[in-house]
Amino acid sequence: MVTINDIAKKAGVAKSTVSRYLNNGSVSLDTRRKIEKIIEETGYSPNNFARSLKAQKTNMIGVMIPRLNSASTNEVLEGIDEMTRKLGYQLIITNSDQNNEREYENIQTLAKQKVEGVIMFARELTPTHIETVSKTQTPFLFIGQKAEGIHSIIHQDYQAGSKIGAYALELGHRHFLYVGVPETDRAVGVDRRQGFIDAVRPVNGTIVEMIETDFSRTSAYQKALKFLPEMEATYVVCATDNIAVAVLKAAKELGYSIPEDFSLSGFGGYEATAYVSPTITTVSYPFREMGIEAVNKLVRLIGKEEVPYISEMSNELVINQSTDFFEKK
Amino acid sequence: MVTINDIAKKAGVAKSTVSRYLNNGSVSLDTRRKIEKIIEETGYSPNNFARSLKAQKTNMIGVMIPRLNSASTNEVLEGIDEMTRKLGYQLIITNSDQNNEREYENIQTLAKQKVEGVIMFARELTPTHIETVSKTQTPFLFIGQKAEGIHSIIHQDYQAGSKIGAYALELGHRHFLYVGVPETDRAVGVDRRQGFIDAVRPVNGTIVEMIETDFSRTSAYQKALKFLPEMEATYVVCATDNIAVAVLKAAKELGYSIPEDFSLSGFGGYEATAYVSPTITTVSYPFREMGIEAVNKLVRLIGKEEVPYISEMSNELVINQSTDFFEKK
DNA sequence: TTGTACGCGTTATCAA
DNA sequence: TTGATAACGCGTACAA
Repeated sequence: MVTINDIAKKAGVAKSTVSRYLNNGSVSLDTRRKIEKIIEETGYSPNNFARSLKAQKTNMIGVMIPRLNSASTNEVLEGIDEMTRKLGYQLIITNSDQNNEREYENIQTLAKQKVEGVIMFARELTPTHIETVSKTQTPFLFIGQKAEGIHSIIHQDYQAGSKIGAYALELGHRHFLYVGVPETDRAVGVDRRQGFIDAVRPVNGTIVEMIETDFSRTSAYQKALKFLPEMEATYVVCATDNIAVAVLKAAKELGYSIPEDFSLSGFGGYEATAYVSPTITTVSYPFREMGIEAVNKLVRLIGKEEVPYISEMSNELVINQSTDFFEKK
Repeated sequence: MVTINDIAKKAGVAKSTVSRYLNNGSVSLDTRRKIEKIIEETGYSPNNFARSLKAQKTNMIGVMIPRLNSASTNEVLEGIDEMTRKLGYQLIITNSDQNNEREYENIQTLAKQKVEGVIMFARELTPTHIETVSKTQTPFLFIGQKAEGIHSIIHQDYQAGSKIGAYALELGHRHFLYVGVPETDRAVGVDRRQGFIDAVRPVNGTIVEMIETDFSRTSAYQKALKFLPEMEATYVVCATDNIAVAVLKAAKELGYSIPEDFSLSGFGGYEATAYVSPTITTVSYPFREMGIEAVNKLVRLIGKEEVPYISEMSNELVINQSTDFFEKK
């Protein structure tokens, strides 16, 4: 490997001069030219580890994601990527495969790597998560869930649920099936659902039945094959777009027409909802913007600035073909 | 920050002893206990940069991807992630947004980061790519495209094209529309298509028309809205599953029935093909296995082992609902 | 403007 | 088994 010393010798100057050339720049034109030439010839590039060691700065930001094949995660990642690139940070991405143990590990791994800050896509948050994070000195930012004493950016999940609730009522529906996910994911499993329930409950005679599945399409598909034939609801609220897409597939295979036989909606606003037929009504979340916002917030955290603990991202009802008036039936 | 020196002082030993404790382990039980305790108390963890500096090893592998929201890329990434984790490597992922300039940059950035090796998802390969890679001393592995003098793992794209061709002929189709992507992507834009053409051409009276689009669903959708009404082909071969999904959407909106009005197929085997209706015939690629294989190969490259320059991954025809006999029309 | 000398946190060598 | 010391590549006072 070619080092700053080699350059210095070949150029006939001290290595500190080369260092100055690389950083500040207080170097005479003559030596500057010499150094430039040698560096060009040798293809020298400074060793980042030595730099980091000296500067106590790594210029790296860690990102923890629960899985790689998630549409929403990837959109947020795009925002993060865009922003970190602009600010000159390198990204270290670790995947936990939706496994808590791995998440604990990764928190520590990233801290050891001395990343300057971490953005963590939170799913289920356990006390161990909080504890592990608190032990590190690294600035942490949670995405998707809030936790006492840790900064976070979340979606307005409760409001999203309300929007679907209000919209479904407007269409005249009174009998609902809510296809949810486990409550361990507070934002999606609890808040989103509660927003919906609170929106429809005030109206007399509404019924909300519930079924629980997980975030995978296959599980939702399997369950839907079973519950759809026995269902009496006229509107199926799915906790995510993926679930909605899976239910739609099952419904078609069972011979149902949507929205004629029942209405269907999801949450998220994934591209997939637009490429199935009927297109699926959903609540669109600003994932990319969330990523950008996350980096901004984390950077301010790194800079020891005062930052509000919780930021919320708003969302928007998107009406598509999968929902219709109750009366039409 | 707490360093090895702090530990040594508090434990009343030399830092070299602590270092030995951390690595080899030739330490008496007594001092071992002392050191253990202090480390526990202080929450000390070794500084990786100092380690890397000394060991000239970073334990990092770089991955270059063209975009974040690609189903196939993410599946390969899963395999890479699984394998690197097993082997104890950290992953640095850089995204180029399908931009050549950024790819050149990223190649150098990763080399500067002194990653031990790089896996690059190649799309379009320019002479500058090859040159930039060659200049770095870092072991490189291309995924998806081959290039003179650089190791790579590729799909059997030509064979995949042949399979679709043979299958379509079997169904009795003779008039085809091939919806392709630019030739700058040799594997997908050229080989895959050529495999198809060479398979159907020997039969008398076959016609292959061609249209070009890009990898995004939206472009394909827009184009399909135009070309479908004028089309005379009875079988539409799409260069990727995403394109197929987009064409399907357009077809439905225009009132066509698939496969009654025409047959349709893609390449890749993405989950999406199973969640639209009709489900789409495709060629399934072993993405995850490719990622695993890539890491294995790269690691051997890093270890200066002799490795064949090109590895090929096979694939498999998956017949779904979107294709049917010509006669049925 | 330039060079000397030291320190960042770690590991490896060599004596003791 | 232990400890002193040098070295990894770089940046930076400080002096020249």
